[in-house]
Amino acid sequence: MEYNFRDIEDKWQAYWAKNKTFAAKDDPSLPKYYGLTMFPYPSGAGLHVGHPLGYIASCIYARYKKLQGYNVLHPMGYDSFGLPAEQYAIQTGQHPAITTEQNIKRYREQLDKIGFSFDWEREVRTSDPSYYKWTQWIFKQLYNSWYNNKTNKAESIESLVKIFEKEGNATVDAPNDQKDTFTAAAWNELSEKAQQNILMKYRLTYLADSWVNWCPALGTVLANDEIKDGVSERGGHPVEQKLMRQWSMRITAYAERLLNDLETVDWSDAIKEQQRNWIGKSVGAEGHFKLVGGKEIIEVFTTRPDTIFGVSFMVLAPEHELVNKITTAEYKEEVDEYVKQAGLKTERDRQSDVKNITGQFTGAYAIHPFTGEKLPIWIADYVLAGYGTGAVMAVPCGDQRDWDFAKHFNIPIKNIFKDVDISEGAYTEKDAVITDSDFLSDLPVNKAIKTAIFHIEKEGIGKGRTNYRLRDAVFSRQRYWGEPFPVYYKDGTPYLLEDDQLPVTLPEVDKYLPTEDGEPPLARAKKDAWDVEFDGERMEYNTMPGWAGSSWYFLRYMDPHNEKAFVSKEKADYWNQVDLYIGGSEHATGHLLYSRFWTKFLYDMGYISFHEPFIKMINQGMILGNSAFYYSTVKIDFSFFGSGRSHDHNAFERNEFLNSLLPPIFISADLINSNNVHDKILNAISKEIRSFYERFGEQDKVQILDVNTQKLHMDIRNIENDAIDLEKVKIDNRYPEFEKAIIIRNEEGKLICEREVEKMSKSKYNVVTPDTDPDTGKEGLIEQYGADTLRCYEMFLGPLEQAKPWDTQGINGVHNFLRKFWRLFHDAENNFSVSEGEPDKKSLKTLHKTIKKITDDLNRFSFNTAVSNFMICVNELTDQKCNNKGILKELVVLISPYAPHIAEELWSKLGEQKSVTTAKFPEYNEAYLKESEFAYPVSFNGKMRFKIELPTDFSKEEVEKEVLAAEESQKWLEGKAPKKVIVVPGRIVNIVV
RNA sequence: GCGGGUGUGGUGAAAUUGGUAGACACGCUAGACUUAGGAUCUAGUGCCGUGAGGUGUGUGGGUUCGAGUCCCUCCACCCGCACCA
Repeated sequence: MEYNFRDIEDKWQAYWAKNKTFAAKDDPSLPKYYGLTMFPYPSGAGLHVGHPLGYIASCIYARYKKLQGYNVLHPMGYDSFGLPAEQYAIQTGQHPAITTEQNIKRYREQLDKIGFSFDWEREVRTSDPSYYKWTQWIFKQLYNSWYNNKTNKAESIESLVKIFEKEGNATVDAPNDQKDTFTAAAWNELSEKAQQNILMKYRLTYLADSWVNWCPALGTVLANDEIKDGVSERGGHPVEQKLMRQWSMRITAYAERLLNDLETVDWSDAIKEQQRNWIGKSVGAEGHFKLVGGKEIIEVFTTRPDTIFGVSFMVLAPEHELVNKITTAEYKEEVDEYVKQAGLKTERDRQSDVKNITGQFTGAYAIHPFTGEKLPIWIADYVLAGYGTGAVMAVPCGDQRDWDFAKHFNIPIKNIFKDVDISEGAYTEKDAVITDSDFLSDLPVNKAIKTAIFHIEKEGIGKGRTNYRLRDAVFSRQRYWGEPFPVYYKDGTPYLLEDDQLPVTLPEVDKYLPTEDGEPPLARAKKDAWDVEFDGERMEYNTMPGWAGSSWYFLRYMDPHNEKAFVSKEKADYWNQVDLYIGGSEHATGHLLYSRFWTKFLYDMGYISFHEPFIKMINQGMILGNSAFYYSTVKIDFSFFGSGRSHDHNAFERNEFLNSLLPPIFISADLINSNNVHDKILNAISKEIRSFYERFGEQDKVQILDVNTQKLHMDIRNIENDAIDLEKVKIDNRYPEFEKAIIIRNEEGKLICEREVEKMSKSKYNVVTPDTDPDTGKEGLIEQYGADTLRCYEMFLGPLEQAKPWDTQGINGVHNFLRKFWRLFHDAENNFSVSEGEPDKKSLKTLHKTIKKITDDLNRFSFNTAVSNFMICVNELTDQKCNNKGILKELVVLISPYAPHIAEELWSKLGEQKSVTTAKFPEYNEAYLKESEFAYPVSFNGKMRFKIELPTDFSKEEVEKEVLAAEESQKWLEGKAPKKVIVVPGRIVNIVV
């Protein structure tokens, strides 16, 4: 074999490991580059070809930066707490730590085969006690902090206590859940416990009764970002709202900063927009509506205070705390029933039920603060308890939902927009002029909003306010395989463990299931099963959510073995922000928001000196799998007719009987809609039909009316050119039905599958693994083509950010390129052979052109075009029969980030002693790129134009001179003076004649 | 409904500030060699046309000497959010 990638790759991977080639040194004198890819959850399925995509891009860029002289930090680790290992533990009893360890081992083997430049000295695992010690520690810091809106940062809780002691809480401006104000004197008289209860309402992580998303199937609560379309992201189980005592993170305190600082990071618009959406800032006002004949006050939030005179009713969320208090006796029964019904709905029902307008009048009325009008108070589940105040002032003329509601329940609609027709629907544009609205009349909407707020504040009935859709994040999970909280309870009050008691490690339990009383699995651990001493009745039984460990792992890489701190200040200052973060966009509202939040918090507390974790981010597109489906009959509808009988009253029975005789029938996908498929089936089941005749008599003739089929996944490893390999499938024990099945083949005698592009996943049987398949033992791409080919091919597939189906076919082209590259250095007998002397001009031009292109490609993260440009370069050098040592040496360095193994091999053959990673990335020389000067005419739409290739640095005058010279030399131009000459340096010159 | 994105051959895709559209690769066609292989090499390959030529970057329009690229219109697809007041 001329290019023996197997030996080469083994050799150099061993070399890198032995020499710790990619171990980053903390050397502040060097310019740093911190490249990071999102660390994986080590699942049991191992890596498929989609996983390494981002890692390869990250590796290429890290290697490029290293060649440019940067001190590169390119670490890797595992997000190793998580649900699948726990579910596996529940099924098998095997400790999740063992499963996780095994999975990591397999991941590591696979990763190593691809030749990544990861610094494994710095590996972190979120499930490692030496790591989650610091996750627990950060939790403690959050607990011991509050957010001061005046200084706009988090501060220690002691500073809040001091304010309380001196001034009470009236002057404190902080996000909190403390509704009532108190004086300093009142505070000082409170018991320790009462004080703690109040402080809990200010802490950045706090324990509170809150409405949470409860997923009964998973037996745990979930954060909003773990829910998609009203069902759990993992498993797709229904989710309901439940009031539970849970730990939460006060991420809402950071809403404004999380929003504004998006402008300081270089992320894709899509992700930024998703985060903006998620944060969901809306500016408006809150107002208080008094009750008719009651002292209660209904607080509402609106973005349209200008429509205050258009209010014709009020709506409360069914869960609103006032509902019980204000409902009149007359309506009590109906209201209770409505509240009950609303409570029964799952989140999904509620969402899919949007078009159904429901509601219930409470019998109570509110007073309009300006007109004194009586406004009926309704409850309806289109008002959400969790957003704003859980109550709205309904303005049917300006809000479609209010309009629909008013129409449905025959509530009068008042129009306050001048010259606007609202008979068909609400007018939601903000370009109208207000009318019939006292002091707001004749004002345009934007001015009316300001004026309305002014009056609302003046009258003391409310104030301007900003609301966010973002909710505080539930931080506890009723699970085993997660970080234990550093919290214990004494008399039902939570207390924190001391720093020197950390980490609290996960205790052993007999089962990984909840207890009979519905307590989380950790409740199974006896007090002495914990490795900490505590003065209380029990430890916290909840564990932290999956995103706890991943919210700060990028900091730990900087200083992974530090036992004194989560990261030292010096190292955090040096490595600083992640320069390039590569990962999937599915974390847009989860991980990426939480890690920004924690980074800002740690910045506020002075532990790090940057407040955004990731300067630039690229979201690699998903690699999709090409699933295969075969058609299987579910049921065949036969019709029977015999001699002298036109109608058969026993058809149903006969149909059932004949179907019961049939084995599974699989039909080639290309026949499904063909005319003769029924005949083919009849032919194929002649044996069964004979059995049928034995019972019902030969006089019946059988015809097929209809064939009901279903599509089933076929493992793509049993497929060859869209056809199922029947020999293979018969020995595949997952498809036992093929043993006895009737197969309706197409003209070529094949059973063709239908192909469809889907997400690559083990359950869809469409996975392509990069290395040898552990199930079948069949050679993988790396064994067939080598890691370098795989790396180049994954990049060649298309733009990194785009989702693309995997297609193995094209890999040959890339492999050929590497073989051609190899041949540049070797003679026909495969002996290393390069020429010393001066390179010729053409080859120099090819080289420098390529260096320029590749540098540009890398700088704009266009990894796919770079591979193409390598190919062009190697093709050209092959044509030029160039084997000049000087040229090839530069080319080797240039290619090394993409194909590091072959580059190392050639580099050493060229006589270099050290690894190619110590080389300098080549720079191009403009001088070699100078174009020869020539001009030729091109006919074009009746006009003529010159093409003149000129050096790019020519001035306007120089170009004009060249144009004149070219004109001179062109005979065809004789007698025709150019009408107009457009000159662009370095470009084509058009001359219109 | 709101927001974001994408539309270029049979396929993946190039075209960096507007400047010869389809580079590079897959696939396909024909041929060569051959110890018949899913190897290698040569030629061809946007579409229509034997040809000269015409035509062509989702649709329609505009700006320009010149538009895949800039502006407007519409269409299609993908992604995210969604009773958020």
